[in-house]
This record gives sequence, structure tokens and C-alpha cells, in this order.
Amino acid sequence: MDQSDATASVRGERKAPATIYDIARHTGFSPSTVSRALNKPGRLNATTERRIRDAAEELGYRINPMARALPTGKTGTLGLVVSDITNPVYFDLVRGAEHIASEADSTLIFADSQESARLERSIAERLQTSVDGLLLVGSRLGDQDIRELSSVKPLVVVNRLVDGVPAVVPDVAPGIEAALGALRERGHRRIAYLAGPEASWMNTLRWQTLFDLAVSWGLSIVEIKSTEPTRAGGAEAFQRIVAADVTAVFAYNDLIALGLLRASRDRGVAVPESLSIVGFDDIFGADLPTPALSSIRSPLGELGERATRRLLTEIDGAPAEAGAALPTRFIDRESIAAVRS
Amino acid sequence: MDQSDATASVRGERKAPATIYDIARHTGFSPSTVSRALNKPGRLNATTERRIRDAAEELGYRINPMARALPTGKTGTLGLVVSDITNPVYFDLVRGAEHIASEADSTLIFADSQESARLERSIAERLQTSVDGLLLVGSRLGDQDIRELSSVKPLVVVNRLVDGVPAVVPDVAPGIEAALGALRERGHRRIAYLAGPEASWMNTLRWQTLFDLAVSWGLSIVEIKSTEPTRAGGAEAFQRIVAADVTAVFAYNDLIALGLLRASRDRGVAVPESLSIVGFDDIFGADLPTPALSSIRSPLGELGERATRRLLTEIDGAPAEAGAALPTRFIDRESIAAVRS
DNA sequence: CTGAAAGCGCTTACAG
DNA sequence: CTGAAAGCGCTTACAG
Repeated sequence: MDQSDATASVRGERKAPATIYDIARHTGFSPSTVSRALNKPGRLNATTERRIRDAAEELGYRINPMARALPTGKTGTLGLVVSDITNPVYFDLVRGAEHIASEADSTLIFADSQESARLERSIAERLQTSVDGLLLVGSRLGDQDIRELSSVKPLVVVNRLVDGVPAVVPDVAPGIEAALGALRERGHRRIAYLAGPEASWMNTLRWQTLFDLAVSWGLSIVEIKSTEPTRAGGAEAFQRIVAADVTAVFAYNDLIALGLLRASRDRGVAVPESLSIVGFDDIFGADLPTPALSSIRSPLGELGERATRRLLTEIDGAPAEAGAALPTRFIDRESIAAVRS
Repeated sequence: MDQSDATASVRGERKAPATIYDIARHTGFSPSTVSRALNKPGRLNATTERRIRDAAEELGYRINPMARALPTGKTGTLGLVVSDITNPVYFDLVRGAEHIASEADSTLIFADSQESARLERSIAERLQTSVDGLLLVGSRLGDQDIRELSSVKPLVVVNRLVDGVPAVVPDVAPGIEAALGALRERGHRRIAYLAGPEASWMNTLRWQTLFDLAVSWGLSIVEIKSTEPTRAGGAEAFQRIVAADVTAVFAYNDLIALGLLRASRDRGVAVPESLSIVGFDDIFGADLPTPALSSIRSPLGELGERATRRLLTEIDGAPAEAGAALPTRFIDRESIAAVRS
């Protein structure tokens, strides 16, 4: 229900917020002095600073960030645009970014491109004029678009590499190697990769890394398309997985893996006895089903921290420091087992 | 790894973005005319409008929303602050809000208060000067704080009622009644409510509604505290649930319910045979465990739409239209069963 | 230590 | 239909 009526008491009574001019009038100082008192503590006569601060407090003054941004060019806020704010993958990344942003006294705001490249572009452009820098995670944009955005304001992409733009990505190899190794030890020889969106850079990286390793180990490996990177997409691929006659499958992400897991159970294919499944990302919920999903986890929190730090240095024009690799690791739960002989 | 070097190519080459003055110079018209051409299509000589638009395009002009906001007081953006952006509960709500915002050509930005009232207040204050209105969902703030925020700019609270401020909340009764009814039919007489945060208005509403109904039906009902509204909090409460000697428990939310479910299984208490569990919110993942969680679902998407529409009318100063009730409903999956005789 | 002035990028009465 | 001017709220050289 709406609580429509209670509203009347507030409506229309909104008083214009106090400005530095109000404080100036109130204290007899000039607006310049007020501005200094509020922004450069210690640079003024202590008592005038005191009086101005008190007046500000009394009048309920809050700085107008947009008015400040005009002369300074700095908004004090960072933007994080994700391809799908509704995807649990990004939770830790968000936390990491928040952590660093707050250390730097920047406000972090989020925007959601809802998996649409068109929307992503317009949101990023829009946001760009209102923030000091942008974090683009899981971007669906083309390299050229990203480069153009990057040329107008500091920007760092996460989980993707684009020539000429700062990026931070995890090292997927360790996790994949551990998972594939665990499978090989358990006798698996025929493996499938259930792919993600073709436009996803990360999808290509995962597939390529897995492919190279499997080949070098003499395992057979096939890529199987999925319709969408969701549980529905995973379920939909079930028949094609079965038809491919593999004993184990890597899924592009946990959503797909979860969908496949469920479909397998529903259609009577036992996981992990008849089919081993490993996902990517270790999202919220991966440990919920029976069997719990084994998954390759990115150090998302650190990715978020690193990316934000990178963005901050980019904004300051400071040189970027090289960072250590951010290795993925394999979280082995219950969805893989020895192949039946 | 960081891709530090590739960056050099971009660094420092950022050209100042084009302004309407650049366009003016470029076309020979005045800035006022440029402004009009860009904002009031049709009000100008068609060919001058054409030429100005072409020049804008050519120069890669993008309006500076903050500069525009100063004289107009309108930013064209709406803010949504959630108590925990990492909680799957809000997914549908976000989608609903996005839907309405985009229909109104407003940009929706998000901010996360990380379950901290202090942070929530400062973020809300900060954001308020940069948006046309604010949506506060699952606020941890006191009524008075919310009222103060509401007095400076349009604001609507979601999932909570505060005297004097526009709000939209679901009707929890139908879902609770259906769930409790299902339990009663199956012979349950002793019920527990595993509570959420005391500061949560929604927690109080759920408990109160459940309590009143149980009492009126002659069922016994107890409230059991939890340490936090998470899976860990649910697991931690397991022993107290067992000690309370109830046959069914309602959990404040699905996170708690999921934690309890898992703890029960781990400690050898069969769900639903020995203990029936029902959660709230039907979040992502509720259907994943075995048994799948039965849960009371809010029409979150509609809540988000409704709240955003309400905010928009508040911004326009239009009168609010009363809305129909937004009933919850019971999604009965596998976590409840008849009490063993 | 403090103030007057110019400027950030835009909009909008007010004239013409 | 178009332009000159004032103003939105702030900051920051430049003087004093």
C-alpha cells in the first residue's frame, strides 16, 4: 500500500538549503573566507574558523558537490558500472571497491547496464561527467568504445584487457589447472566447456586457457554453446552436454553450472557419479545445492581493491605500480568425482 | 595482474570536453542559442538548429549535468540507497526501479550503506545534493533522521513506514496467513519466529503480524533472537531453535532460513520431517538446497516500480495516487511437512 | 588573515 | 528567431 496522506505534512515545506552566502551573511565574513574555513582547516584565524563552522552547523549547511565540481573539476565520487547489478558475482568486488574508495574519502556510486551494450555506453557517458573516474566491470562494450571513454576521463576496466586502457584481471590459470588436475587424477579424459557470451572477454580467456591446458595434457576437450549465462541457459544445454558424451564439464560461470546441475538431477543423471561439474566464480549460493558446486574462485575482493586503487592513481596522474598476480583457486566441493569404470 | 604499461598511450592526452561555448564559436551563434538548440528542439530556426546539432556531434559534445543542475536545480538522476547492495533481496526491486526511472528518462544510481546507519546518513546527505530524489530501502535510520532527509528533498522509503514521509510497503499478511495456514493444516501447533535486526521495521512488522495471527488461531508462538540476518546468524540459532521444542520456524529472511536449514542437516535434524522452515523474500538461491526453501515472497518488482513512480510524482509536486495493496504470497517448496505423530 | 573578483558550464527571463 | 546579461554555489589566484 502507499502511504499517501501522511505525506502532506512534508510537501512543499522544503526550505532552500543553506549556501556559503547564508553563512557569510550570518557571520559577517566574506564567502571566500567561509569557503576557506570549511575546506582548509588551520589556514585561518582559529576563532573565525570556529565561528564559521558553528554557523554552518547551525544553519545545517551541506556543501553542494556539483557547485564545487564546476570550478575544481573534482566531484569526489567514483562510478562503478556493472553489466548486471543483479548478478551475485560482483558482491565481493563491490565490497573491495567500497573499501578503497572510503579510505580515499570518495563516494562510490553504482550504475547498472542491464547486460545492454547500448545502455552501458550511454550510462557511462552520462556518469563520466559527474565522477572523477569510472570502473567498468564485465563490460559488454567494444574495445574502441572503451578506449573512447577512457580518453575523456580516468577509467579502469575489470575482468578484461583492452589495449591502451588500464585494466585489472585475475590470473585464471592456477584455478583452472587445479580443477583440471583434480579431474584428470580422477580418470576424466573427455571434458566439455559450456561457454558464456561470445562478447565476453572473460569467456574467451577461460576457454582458451582451459583448451590449451587440456590439449597439452592430452585430454580431449570440446566447447559447447549456451544460450545465456544464467541458470536457464545451463539447464537448456543439458541435452547437448549429454550428447557430447563427456564425463566432466566446466561451465563459464556458476549460474550456468547451477542450471546444469539441477537439470541433470531432474533428468536422472547423477552428479557427480555420472557427470562432474565445475563452475566459475564461486558465487553466493554455490554451496547450497546437493551436491555443492565445485567452483573456480577469483580473488574478487582484491580485484575490486586493486582496480579502485589503480583508478585513484590514474586520477592523480601518478604512475601505476605493477601489482602481483591475482590468482584464481579451485574450491573443490562435491560436484566432481572419479569417473565410473 | 595489472596492465600498467599499456596505459601510457592514454595518460595525459585527455582533451578538455567540448562546451556550448566551443559550439558557439564553431557555428557563430551565441551560447544561449546553442543551449536552446540542444534542449528545446523545434523552438528555433530549423536550419540553425541543424547546424548547431551537427557541430555538437562533430565536437563530441556532451552536456555537463552538474553545470546544468546549478541553474535548474534538476539533475535528471534518482538515487537508490540500499542497506546492503550485496543482499540478493533487492534484485527485483532494483529492476523495477530501473524500469520506471528509464521510462522517465532519469538515470538511476545506487549507493550502499553497508548496514551502517552512520554511513547511510552521510551517503544519503551527500547524494541528496546530486539527485532529484532519493529512494531509501530497508533503511537502518531512525524515524527522525529520515524525516529530516525528507525535508530537504523528495524521498520515499521502501519496506518501512515513517510518519510524514511517503512510503511504499508490501502487505505481509496474505503470505504469512497462507504459510501459517499450511503449517496448521499439517498439524503444527508450536511455532517459532527467528527474528531479524531489532532496528528493522520490517522485522517488527513480520513478527507482529505472525504473532497476532498465531494467537488468534490458538497456536503457540515464540520469538527467538538471532545474532545477525545472515546464513551464519541462522546457523548460530540452531541450538536455541531445538531447545525451544517447536515443530516449525519462520525466519526473518531467507538468509537466516538457509543457515538454519544447513545447520539442521549438518546436526542430523531432518528438514522438513523433524522441523519445518519457512523464510521470507524468496531470494536468489532459495530453491537451490535440498529441501528447497519454502518462502514468503514480496512483490519486490512492483514495490520498486511503485516507489519510483511515487518519487517522481513527489518531485513534480503532483498529488500522490493511492495504490492498490501489494500482497505477499507463500511459495511452498519442500521445507515444510506434516508434523510427525 | 581576509576580501573582491573572475570563472567553472549551463539556463532563462528580458530585449530586440 | 536570436543575443546580452545575470545568476546557480562554489573556489582560487590576486591584492591588501
